[in-house]
Amino acid sequence: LENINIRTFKKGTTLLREGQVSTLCYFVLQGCVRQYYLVDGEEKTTEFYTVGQPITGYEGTLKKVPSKFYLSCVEDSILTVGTEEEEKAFYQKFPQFESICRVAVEDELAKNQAKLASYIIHSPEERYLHLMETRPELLDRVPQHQLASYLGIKPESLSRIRRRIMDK
Amino acid sequence: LENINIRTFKKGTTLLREGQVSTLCYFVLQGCVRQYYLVDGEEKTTEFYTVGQPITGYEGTLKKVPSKFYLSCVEDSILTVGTEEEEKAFYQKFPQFESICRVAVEDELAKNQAKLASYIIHSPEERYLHLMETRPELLDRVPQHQLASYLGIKPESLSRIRRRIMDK
DNA sequence: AACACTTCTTGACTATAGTCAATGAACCGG
DNA sequence: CCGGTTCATTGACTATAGTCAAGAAGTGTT
Repeated sequence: LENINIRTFKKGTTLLREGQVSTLCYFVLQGCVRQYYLVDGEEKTTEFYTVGQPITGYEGTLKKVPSKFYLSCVEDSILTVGTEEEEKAFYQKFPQFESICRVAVEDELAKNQAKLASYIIHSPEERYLHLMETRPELLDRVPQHQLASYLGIKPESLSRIRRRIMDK
Repeated sequence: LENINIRTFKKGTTLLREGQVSTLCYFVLQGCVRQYYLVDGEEKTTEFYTVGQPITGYEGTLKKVPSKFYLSCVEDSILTVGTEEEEKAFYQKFPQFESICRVAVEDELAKNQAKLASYIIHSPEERYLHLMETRPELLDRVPQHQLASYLGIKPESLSRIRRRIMDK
């Protein structure tokens, strides 16, 4: 536990590029990391990782496949950085740790499933209201056009949704 | 491996109700199981599980929390049924199995993340076209209004999307 | 075969999101 | 402090999805 690799990254740092093969995994201690896809030259944000969230479970860590998305720091951020080898070594040293991890990953999966379901069920406006309730800090910390793509809409539409809500 | 519990379920059978606490997990050998939420009296389909897919990783299996969704058989289905106790016993008997499961769950998580991303990125029409490519069987096997809610739209809209595509 | 029931389609209309263009505000970097 | 860039808002217009209502086609049951 003593030799965990903790690093700080400047705002704007790209941790992972499309096409790059990475076996690293991170854990956010401070700051904010954004996951996005580049589609027709447009950035499509699909996740914001903030304090306490693991950045893991994606394809690359398992299959050594080129990444389809980018990871980049929205703010100056402090992250733990783990390699695949460290992980394996750790599992061998402490077998119970793999058990803990399995449960943690199952928990992540459950959250992710619920998130997908919530996305299918709700309208963009409802999604925005939901975000206001569950992650209000994000609204201040993240540029609005990134939030918009995270909600699956264009910046202009988010702007109008905000006005609609204000007017009520 | 010899005492796996395999059961068949009739079309329409409800495996799990909202509010019910379940620690069971399933694996689809044949047929199709649908996951859906009941929102304002309306069924919102969020997943179709078909052959080879595990029905697991949801909140209930971990935390013994009442389920927020339903699981029901779209067709006559053959499933393996596992209890939490069996799972634990199995892990103790064969510790490597937990390792295999951890990787499998990570894989499920990666798939689920990609799915959420794909949902955020694409329009309903694109999502329908994508479904035609990746799971064409579903289009025949599942009633259209269930497909519609799975795509996040109303049945009328799906009907119009289909016509738009035909006309081209 | 007749019936009820569900599902799918269509039409007319409304609401919301997308697009394109313009403006003003905020934010660097020199 | 200036000038350029990025970002957010607004307007006008288009495209697509939602809503409500009607009807047609299909399904299953008796």
